[in-house]
Amino acid sequence: MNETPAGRPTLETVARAAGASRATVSRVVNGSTTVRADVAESIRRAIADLGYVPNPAARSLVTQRTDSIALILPESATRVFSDDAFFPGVIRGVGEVLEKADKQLVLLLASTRSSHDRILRYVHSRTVDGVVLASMHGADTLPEELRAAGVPVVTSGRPLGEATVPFIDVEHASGVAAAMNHLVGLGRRRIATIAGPQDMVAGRERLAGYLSGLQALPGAVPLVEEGDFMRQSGIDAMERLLQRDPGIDAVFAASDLMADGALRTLRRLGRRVPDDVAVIGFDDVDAARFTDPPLTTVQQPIHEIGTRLAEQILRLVAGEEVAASVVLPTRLVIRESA
Amino acid sequence: MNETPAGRPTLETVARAAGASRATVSRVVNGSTTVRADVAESIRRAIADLGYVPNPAARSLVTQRTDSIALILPESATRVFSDDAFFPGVIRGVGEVLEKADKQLVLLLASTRSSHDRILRYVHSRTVDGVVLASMHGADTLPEELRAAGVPVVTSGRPLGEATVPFIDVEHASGVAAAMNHLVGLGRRRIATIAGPQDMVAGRERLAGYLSGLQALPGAVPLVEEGDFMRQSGIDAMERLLQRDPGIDAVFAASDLMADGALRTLRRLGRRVPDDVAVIGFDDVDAARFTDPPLTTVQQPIHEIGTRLAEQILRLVAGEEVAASVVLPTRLVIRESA
DNA sequence: GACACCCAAGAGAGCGCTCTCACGAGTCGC
DNA sequence: GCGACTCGTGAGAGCGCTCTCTTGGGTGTC
Repeated sequence: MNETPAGRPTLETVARAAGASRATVSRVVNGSTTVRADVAESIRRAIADLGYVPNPAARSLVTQRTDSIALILPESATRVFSDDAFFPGVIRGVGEVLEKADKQLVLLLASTRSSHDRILRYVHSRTVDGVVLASMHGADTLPEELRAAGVPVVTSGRPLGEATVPFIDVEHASGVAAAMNHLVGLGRRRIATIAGPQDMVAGRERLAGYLSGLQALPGAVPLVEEGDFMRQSGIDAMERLLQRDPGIDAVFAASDLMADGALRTLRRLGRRVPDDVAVIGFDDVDAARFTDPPLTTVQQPIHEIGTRLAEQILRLVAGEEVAASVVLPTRLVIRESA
Repeated sequence: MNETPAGRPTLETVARAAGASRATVSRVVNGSTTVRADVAESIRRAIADLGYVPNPAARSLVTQRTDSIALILPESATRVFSDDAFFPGVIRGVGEVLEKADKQLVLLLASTRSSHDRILRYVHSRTVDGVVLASMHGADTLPEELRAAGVPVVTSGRPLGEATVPFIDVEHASGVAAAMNHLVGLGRRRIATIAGPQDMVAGRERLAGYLSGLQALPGAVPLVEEGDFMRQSGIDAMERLLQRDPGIDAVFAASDLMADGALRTLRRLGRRVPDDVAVIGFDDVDAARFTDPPLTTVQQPIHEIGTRLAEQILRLVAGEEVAASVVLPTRLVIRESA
């Protein structure tokens, strides 16, 4: 009914309605204390009456801030995305913290090769104050390029090469060590592993953990098959492992999904878990409680990875210093599969 | 090394370097054809040399466009988020289409009650050109409020009340009908259902589908237990169903996760699937291929829901008309559980 | 009572871009 | 050969905000 004559109200509109100047209204909007109480009150009323909301574009034009943070999920991440609770969990964690800080979350799904340049252009345009880069394959050049562009960056997972930007990671090694100790303590002697992709740090570190855990068993030979962290690859890898050595009595899988796959293959081939073969996974996704039998696994704090990423980037954006790395603990959750 | 004297290059900088006016450079940047070829060329070179990238804030200040679209995931969605492939799938679909259209995806996770106002304020500030609203509970007022704010909106899933904004949904009814027919055709006579939340349209329509499918069985009494679409609720609901009627010979679950839960309960209580009890789910998430036995389920095109949502919102933003609703087909995928 | 001082409030520039309008040079028609 | 047109280009206003600088009206001090 009451059609606004000239679109949305601006600072000017509010100022006129409240009988104040644009500058004073701006002070009230931004919470300055140097405004007399009664003036501030009448301005606030005018704002409410008119339904005034500041125009962020105009604001960032002058402040050079946008109050938004990009979360970049590279192709490898989005592929896993649909079958894994890891990235949804990280997104929730990041989103939660950013919401509290009143920052926006811009999602950049880098689905194709050409996305690289698109992302770089986007970041160069300063539409975001900072970037959270989720788990990349290998020696990705993106973090370094972003850093070079002068934008605050935090990555999830230690990069393969030298780390040039702050990162959040988890203690892969000690988690896997706990898993291996557990298996050895259970009396298992022929322990195989289903490793993750070796162009990802998580894949490599978990394999390294397996190999060093194996040293507790004099004379034990490594038995490794590689998967891609997803379920089907666990199913296949387990088959290959059993072909290579039918006497395997334990398996450490570098992800819960692959562990679940292994469980299926073992069941199909008549092996009892944990009696014949003990199985341990990594991640502790929700589904791990529901495998058959429930999965013993190395838990990593997925949600906390997200919150920490967000906290670090907010700190960087605010110009504060942050630790070059934060490594979160993992712990072995013992259920029934080992 | 070559430190730029005064920050990032602006249109003005480029104009001076190329010996043209700001207006002409703007024409080239925005692909106008009315610029002489050689002039355009030298401007393009200057842009490349200087590494010029337009400032989106300045641009949207005058164009009143932001080239970004918000995807709002209400609390109910984010809760399910970590255990379901639905929202990740939708996000991917939306992201894919938006990326091609060179639009940004802004994720709004409405985790708390107070988010409602925050979202409204955000949308009022016109930081996004349009809004995609994912699956809400009940008679949510948000779509209507957004529409009233004058922002293009598309929702996923038909709202409970009257639909005031365009939506994308799937054929719940015909999918469930196919499932029920299949069960009846298999000779099942005591068919129960694990329904979804009855404050969500998806939950209600699937229950309605079950009830009308039962009519093919004269004298059959409905046997309904409600879950929340997640796995644990399927486990629990199946227990209650068997307590109420140990002679159940088939179950239709309104989600794959709940179907998987039912499978576990059935196995634990010594029922063979599908011999004793046939089970059909709904969704066809990746995990459905890996349940034990592999799940017969009603497939809905998750990814396409995402792409359609994005296409519709782009159309609305461009000022085009769109259908009041798009209802995508579902189909029964027969595996081994029924 | 005059001077210094402080604090609230306003004036005005300017962030980087788009877009309308005006202008000058070239082209065409008769 | 002169008016009417077209077409590429430039000048300049203005989008809505922040922020510095300035101003004016108290208040305190001696």
